[in-house]
Amino acid sequence: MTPDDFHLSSFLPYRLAVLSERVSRRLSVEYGRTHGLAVPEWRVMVHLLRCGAVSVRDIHNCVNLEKPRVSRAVSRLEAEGLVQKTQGEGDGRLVAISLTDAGRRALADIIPAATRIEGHLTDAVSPEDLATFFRVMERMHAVLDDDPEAKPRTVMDLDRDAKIMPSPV
Amino acid sequence: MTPDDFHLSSFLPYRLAVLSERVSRRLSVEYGRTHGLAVPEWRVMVHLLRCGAVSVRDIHNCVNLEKPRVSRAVSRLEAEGLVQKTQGEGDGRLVAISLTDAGRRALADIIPAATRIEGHLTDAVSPEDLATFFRVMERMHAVLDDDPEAKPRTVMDLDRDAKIMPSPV
DNA sequence: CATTCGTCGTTGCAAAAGCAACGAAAGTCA
DNA sequence: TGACTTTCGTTGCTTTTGCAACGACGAATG
Repeated sequence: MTPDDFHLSSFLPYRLAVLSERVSRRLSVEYGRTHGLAVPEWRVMVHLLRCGAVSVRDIHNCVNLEKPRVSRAVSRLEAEGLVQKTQGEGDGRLVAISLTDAGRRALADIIPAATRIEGHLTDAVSPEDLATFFRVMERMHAVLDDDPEAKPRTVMDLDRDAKIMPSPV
Repeated sequence: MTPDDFHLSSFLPYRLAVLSERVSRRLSVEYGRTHGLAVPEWRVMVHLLRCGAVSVRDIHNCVNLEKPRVSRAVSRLEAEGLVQKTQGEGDGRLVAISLTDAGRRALADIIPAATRIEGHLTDAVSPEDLATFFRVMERMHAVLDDDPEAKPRTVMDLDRDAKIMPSPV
């Protein structure tokens, strides 16, 4: 391999990063402008919608956010009244985090917009191509799963329909 | 659309972000451990290898890094002797940034490793599927190109073989 | 020429990321 | 029960981002 004809713009990791960042940014324009959310908050809220009252650790295990990031995102969301924290019943360490009604209303507003943006992207390709696209992504994940140097995947990303480990909160 | 069955792990922007971050991280383990580089430094160096002596603005226009980020990355690289800054001849504002021999040696070391990692990922799928994969990415970019709310693409990403505007340095 | 405007690279600063470490609360095992 | 280990959530702290503004230089205009 001649290093001289190495093109950054043909390099898979770079291309993934560029597209991903562009998409994420476009999306956060949406929920940032309307509700002042950033990516971590968005992920937390969406996860809560699906999973009800869960702990920080659950969120961390599911949505690819470091624990401190979850903790701080929850604090911000709590300050804005979109989320509430309750002391867990059984285990005194656990915290039960759940959406407030305001949080649910915000999501009811954001999710359709997010879905619409996603739709713009996916509608531009045929269903077969899109299926191939996701299959390729999955294959790449599988390669990384076998690579000891790569960070492991979260449970949620591994098994898309994984029921949340009901951390007995 | 019922917001209740909105799955984060099936949401395209999320999936892109997760895969991209995982790949990037795996890669930066490589050049981080061996040469103490981070993503911005890596992008700058690779670009220099291709384009010789260029300005900060050129790099910024090509490799998807904000101008201040390029500036600081160059400073770090200069401090480590991998890159050198020369005052531009004609225009007193421009700075000519180019690789040093040490920089070239470092790249000669890193690029094969990077290519190998990329190979692990791409070898896991058939050439046809990979072609489809990239075609889909390109289609999504095209959608964003038509979206006034999305950030425009860099010249380099638009035209993969664009000659660098020879900012007369 | 003088003035205005646009561009280049850098810097400042507020916010966020990443990582380690902490106190508190369970769990474990003698 | 008491000492030890593990887990939970949070906090501190350093580095990095992101955005706006700045000074320096050139180009355009009168």
